[in-house]
Amino acid sequence: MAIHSAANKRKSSAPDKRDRILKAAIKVFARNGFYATRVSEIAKTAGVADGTIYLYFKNKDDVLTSIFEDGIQRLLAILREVAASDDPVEQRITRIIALQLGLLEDQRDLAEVITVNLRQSSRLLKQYAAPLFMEYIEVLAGVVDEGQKQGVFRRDLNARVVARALFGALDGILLTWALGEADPQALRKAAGHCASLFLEGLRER
Amino acid sequence: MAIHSAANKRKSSAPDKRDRILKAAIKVFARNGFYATRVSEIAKTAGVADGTIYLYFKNKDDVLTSIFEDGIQRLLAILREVAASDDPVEQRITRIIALQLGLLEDQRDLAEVITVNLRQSSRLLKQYAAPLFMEYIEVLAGVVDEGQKQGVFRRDLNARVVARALFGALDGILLTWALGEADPQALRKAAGHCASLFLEGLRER
Amino acid sequence: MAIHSAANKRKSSAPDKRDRILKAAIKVFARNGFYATRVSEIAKTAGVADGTIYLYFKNKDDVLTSIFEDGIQRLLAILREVAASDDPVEQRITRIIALQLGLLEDQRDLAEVITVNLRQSSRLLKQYAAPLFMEYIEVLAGVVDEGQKQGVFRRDLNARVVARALFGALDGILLTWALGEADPQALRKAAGHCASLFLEGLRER
Amino acid sequence: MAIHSAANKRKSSAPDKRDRILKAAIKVFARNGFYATRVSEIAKTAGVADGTIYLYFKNKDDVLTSIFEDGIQRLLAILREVAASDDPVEQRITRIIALQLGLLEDQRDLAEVITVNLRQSSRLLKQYAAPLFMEYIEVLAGVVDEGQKQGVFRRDLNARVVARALFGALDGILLTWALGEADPQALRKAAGHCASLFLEGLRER
DNA sequence: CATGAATGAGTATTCATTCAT
DNA sequence: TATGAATGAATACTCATTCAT
Repeated sequence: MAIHSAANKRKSSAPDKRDRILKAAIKVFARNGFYATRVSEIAKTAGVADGTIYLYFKNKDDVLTSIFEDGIQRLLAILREVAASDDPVEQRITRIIALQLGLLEDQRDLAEVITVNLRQSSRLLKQYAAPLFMEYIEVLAGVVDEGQKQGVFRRDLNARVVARALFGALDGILLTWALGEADPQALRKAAGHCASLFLEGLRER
Repeated sequence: MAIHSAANKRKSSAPDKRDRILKAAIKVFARNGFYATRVSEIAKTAGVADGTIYLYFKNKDDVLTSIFEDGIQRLLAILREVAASDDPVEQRITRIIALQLGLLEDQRDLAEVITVNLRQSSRLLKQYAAPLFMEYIEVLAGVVDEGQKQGVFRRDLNARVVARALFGALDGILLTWALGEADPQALRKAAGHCASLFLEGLRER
Repeated sequence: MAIHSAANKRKSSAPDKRDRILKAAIKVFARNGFYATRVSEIAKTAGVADGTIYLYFKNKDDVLTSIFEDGIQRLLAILREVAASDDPVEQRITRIIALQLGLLEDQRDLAEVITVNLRQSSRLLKQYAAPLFMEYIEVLAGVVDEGQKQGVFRRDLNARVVARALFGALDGILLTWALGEADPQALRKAAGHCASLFLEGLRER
Repeated sequence: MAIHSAANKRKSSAPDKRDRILKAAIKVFARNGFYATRVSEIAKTAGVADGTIYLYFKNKDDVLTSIFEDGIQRLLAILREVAASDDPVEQRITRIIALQLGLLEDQRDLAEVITVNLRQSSRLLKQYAAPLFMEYIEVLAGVVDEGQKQGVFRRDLNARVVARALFGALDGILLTWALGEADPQALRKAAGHCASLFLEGLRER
């Protein structure tokens, strides 16, 4: 009961309103960037009054922060789950690639947030995102490390460097994709090539 | 002598001042981000009056833009040279990687500005950086393509996708480096691992 | 009643505020001219915050423009009515003169803004005032033309030139009045003389 | 000698430079208005450096003031000459009309200044222009008055009101002309009609 | 006298945030 | 809770003016 009512505090009376605001913010942040986004735009997109936002968030920064806290933690959770699965490491890498590229259908928005908004606010980047980013790298490196220990992956490469490179490669592909064509098929194909490239590069022979 | 140095004072103070402004901007942009940086801060750091900045740059955007153009054009020029050399394609890839990471290894602030700040403004990113970025990708893809034609690299990977992945990987490595340790040694070692990873991934068997 | 007046407070305070801003603007524009007037001054005089002005007007130009449109549209409406009346043309001319001078006789500030401030910005003059001015001239010329067709006015004068001259004459009288004495009596007397001067000048003999 | 050298101070070493600046200022003020005109524009038009203007004038206001003092005094002198001539009053009126409309070939710039710039700066208007304007009216009224005394003009009209009306009429015609067609022939024809209108309106019968 | 690079005071406008309803 | 009108702090940029050469 106590737990339930605590959960309720956030979720019951205005649960969708807070969510609606966050969803709206993700959309407009992704489209225009954090600084170019007006609070009134978020409000309009969410279908609430400007002032309402301040009933659920301390200020504009807090909205972005909440996206990271709410969203990326969830993404990280999924990532951790994939990383810890029983699948062969190669398959895990492939699934992580799909995850980050937003190819896991219902996680598209989250993927967009992490790749697009990660670098939007220097202060937030250093304060909130950097640690989460590092954690992301760490999980990824863990998979690589495991592959190395299993003798599936080469041992002469630093797992963390590989993780950073993979993250960057995916980010770069997503960036070009967002700036240009934006054809889902192309992205899916690019994901395949990228996976093959990294897995071949990593393979122990 | 006196005349010469006197003449110089005028003629040379201009580019001098432009450089001072750019250096100051790199420093404060890296510290605070593009949006949180006040023009007056750049001016104060550069030791000039606010208005002086507008004698050398059209506006604040133009200052950020110029940092890229100055820096990336230089990178692009060397890249083109390396790409067009007679070296074996593998060696060219290795040199490009070393180049991109090495050029920035003693300029951490610049690296941060280039990897982080640019993405803070969607407009700048699309207007200025995208074309340069695409050009960079094109040159890189050319080398990959050549390797594929020579039968040295696998033919089942799209050269442009590989180029984007490589660029992104380097960018990602640079980002972590700029945000964290910033030890030149680490960067050089990472360059080696990254080269090996990609070359193995690319190798035709 | 209470509810009604409460409801009113919101609905009516908006135009109320807009009017307060316009009145304040007329006062400070007349005192200092358009360019020398700070937006913050208008705000202070109107008893609103600086930003509030931008809820009712696009920008400073728009404030000046609105003064004209509000004022001149009113003048134009009455002018059209008089011009279309059944009165003898001479009497219509006399009424128009009295009207134009009379409408402003208790609004010296407005007269000064209209006669002086408008010309301070070539752009505004050409963009907003010119069309209204031309329309005014056209209506006036229509009356003159009608008089000429009736054989009451000389046919050797161009009706549009006469209209411009009459408008200018009234403007000139108003300017002197606004800059100097500002005695309503004087204005009324001047109206009579002006009417007589033009009607005699126009009379067919 | 003393007188000569005093005259020299203004006229000898840089006489044309000061004049060139004034001429340039008249041109750009007439085109863009006082406030929209940049000092650097005047300098460029005059073919001198920005700083040079400050060797001849205290500041930007002083340039406008000098135009009034130098130019309008000259115009007033010509006006006084015409007004005091032996010609019949009707002819004097006709010549004055031509003068104000800038139809006396080499006085065109001066005419433009008085009609276009008169209302540009509220402060200058009240400080410098208003008295000169009143003097202008006074001279004009003097001619009318003389005509009344001679029995040529009606005595029932206030000479000053007539003068203001005439000045305004000419100003209005010039304004419409400047805003629209700007065909010299049209202006000349309008001048004729205006003269006829006022002279008939004034004629004693 | 002349130059024009450098200065820095001055201001319109925006937009996150508040609060009376 | 919800609203959205009102607020006013904050800042990029302009341009008249200066002064070292």
